[in-house]
Formats: sequence, structure tokens, C-alpha cells
Amino acid sequence: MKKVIVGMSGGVDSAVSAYLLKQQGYEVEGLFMRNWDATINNDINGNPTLNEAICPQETDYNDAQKSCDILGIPLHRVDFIQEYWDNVFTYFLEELKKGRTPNPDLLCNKYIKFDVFKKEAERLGGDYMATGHYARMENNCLLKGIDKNKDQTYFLAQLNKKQLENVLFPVGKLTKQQVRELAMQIGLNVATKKDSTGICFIGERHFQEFVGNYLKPNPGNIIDIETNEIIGRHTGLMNYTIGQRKNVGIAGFQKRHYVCGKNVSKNELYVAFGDDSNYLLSDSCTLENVSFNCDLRPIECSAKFRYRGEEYKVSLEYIDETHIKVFYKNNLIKSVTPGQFCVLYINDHCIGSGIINDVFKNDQKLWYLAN
RNA sequence: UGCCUCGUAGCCAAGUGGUAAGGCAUCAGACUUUGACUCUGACAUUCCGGUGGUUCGAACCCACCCGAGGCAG
Repeated sequence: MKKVIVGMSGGVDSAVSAYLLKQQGYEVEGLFMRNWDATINNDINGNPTLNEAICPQETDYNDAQKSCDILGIPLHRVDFIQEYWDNVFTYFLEELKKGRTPNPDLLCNKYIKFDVFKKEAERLGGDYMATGHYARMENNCLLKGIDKNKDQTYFLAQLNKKQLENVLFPVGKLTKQQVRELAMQIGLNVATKKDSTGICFIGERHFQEFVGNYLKPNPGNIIDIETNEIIGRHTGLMNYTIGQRKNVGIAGFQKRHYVCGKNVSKNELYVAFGDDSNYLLSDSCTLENVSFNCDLRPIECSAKFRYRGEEYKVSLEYIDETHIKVFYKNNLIKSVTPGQFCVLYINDHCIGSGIINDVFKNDQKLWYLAN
């Protein structure tokens, strides 16, 4: 009998995953991991759960334990707090210092779940590891989940071929609704538990206050990109992302405002006005840290520039092993943001990704997005 | 000092006699394993710089005062 170690988060997706694997005849064991400790990591300001009697990770652990009891499987536990800090959170902070918009969850999968966690699963004797991601593995290809609304391949797009070996995604063939119904039928304690949001393992935070725990804010001017006039003060460039409208702190203008750029050396934040502002649009970009999970190197494919963002037809120009230039063909895309991941698809097949670096329009690098 | 314009919620701003549009911001939700974007809802409960007056009735008319700006000088 083959043994599977399931990453149990305390949520409904992983619990149902464990159930499905058991149904399929595997020997199933759960493994709960904890990667964040609010006290150790100085996660004080902006933490809405700080004063609760029992911290969310423990609630999740208890939920996972109960699910495992219901399913009749053992649950192991492991901490990767140091690894998470060193490999994911440090990167997160370094990107913010550069004025970019990181997505730590792709690196969490790359360096934690499908690296140290996977090794732990192997140490526990697992022939396979499984998670509750909405994704599928077929013929060693990473495919989108059946439920297109919940598809989570975006977050798995930095994994390499080896990391995806012996990996199972049992709920990838189901819709979220089916997963919840199944959970109800088998009486799982987490059947109606709300989906988790926020940074994986950290949770919902008031972003500016959260970041303030780690980076010293450096206030500066907000500039109207069109007129070059100073129209306000920003609280620190790391607190803003491209395309952002809320929480910018300026008001009194006819059109809606959007953050369209920043200059770290001058400590200036650039704002454009109007939903259709040209300053938000681009037609190509370069990627760094490019990683593929297969041998395909297409010239034409599709791409997503943000999680749950629209998918666009693109063409690729390969620069070197880890750099690609992406052309959006006839489209102009709004708010392509340095630091975010561009994930590449061929239909349902997620083939890889890279970090958005420079952004261009008409072969001109958008100066207001640089450095 | 004389003349002119203006003063509406945190910001911008309609409304010029009939009982306070709209936008932005903000807040609360929805959505969401990244900070968005998008969507929904709330938002001057008697008040429109202040004090009087005219009127059945004023933010809108009149007087004076306060305040901001402009033109003369």
C-alpha cells in the first residue's frame, strides 16, 4: 500500500483531500506545519488576532487534529518558522525595499511546501505528498483545477519538475461546491469553515501597519504624473502597489486616481487620473527568475500577470536561461506590476513563471516604474 | 482705504426662493491563500462662514460682521 502525507492546514480542502486519498486506497497521514509565529516574528501592529486567547495557527491545528480524528488518520506536526523567514519573508521585505510588489505565496510553495515540507513527508515514509490546492497533475503536467474560479496553479508556477514529482492534488478534479458538499456528507468539522485569505500562513493584516513592523517608513511626495505637481504625501513607497486606488490618501479630484509608478531614489509616488489612463498601460515586459516545470518553450502562449487576473495571449522572446521578454500582442494591459509573477499557460497547462521586472510600451521602458 | 469675487460634509463641487445632486476619500460588506482591481451598502437627520431681517417658506433676497482671494493704489 502506497503512503501519502497530506499537508493539513485545518481547512476544508486539505481535509477532503485526505478523505479522497483514503477512499482511493492509500495509507494516509496528515502533516500540519506552522511557519509563522506572531511573537517571534514581531507581528504586532496591524495584527487583528493578536489579542485573541488562542492564536489562529493553534485553532487551525486543532481543526486539523479533529478532522484527522474524524477521518481516522494520524497527524504529525512540524515548524518551518526559520525557513519561512529566511527564504520567503526576507525576499518579501527585500522586494518591498526596492519599491516592488512581491507575492510571497509563490515562494512559500517553492521553498517551504514543496521543499522542506516535502522532505519531511519523505522522511515520514510518504511515497507521495498531497495538498488541497485546486490544481491537477496529469502525465507529469501541472494543469489548472477543474473549478476555474478557484484554480490555484498561479501559486504553484515557480515549482520545477522535480518538485512536482510524486505530488497529488485530490481536490483539483472537483469544484469548491463539491468539496464542501462532500465535507458535509462525511461530517467534517471544517465543512463550512471560511476560506482562508491573506498571505499564506500569516493571514489577513492591515498591510501598512504590518509592513511597518519590519521596514521603517519613509514618507515622501505624491506626484501627478501628468502635471508633475505635488498633490499629496505618501507614507512610504512600500505601502503602495501599481494600480492601487484605495488608501492612497488623496482626494478632491474629478477623476479616480490610480498609483501608476514610483521612484525609490527620489522617494516619489506617481499617480495617474482616470480609469483609462495611458500611464497604467503597457504592451510588453521582461521577466527574471524564470522557471519552467516542463520542457516546453513556446513562442506563443497565454499569461496571467496577477492572481485571478485576466489571461492574455502573449508571445515570448527567450533572452537567456532565466530571462524572457513577454509581448502582449495586440493588447495593452493595465497595471502590470514589477515584482508580481507572470505565469505562463498553454490552455490548461501551467508551464512556468517569472517575476515581472521592466515594463514597456512602444519599446520604451516606462520610466516611472523603474527603480 | 475704495471696488469686485467668493465662503456648501475630510477634499472637490452642483444647487440662485420651496425644503441639500454628484465625484473622491473614509467606513462596513462581497469577492479573494499576494497590498489590489471590481462590485454592494453607509455617509451634511435639519443644515449650506456668523448674526439679524424680508417671506407662508431661504443655502439661495437684504443688512452687518468674520474669513479667503483679486483689482485699484
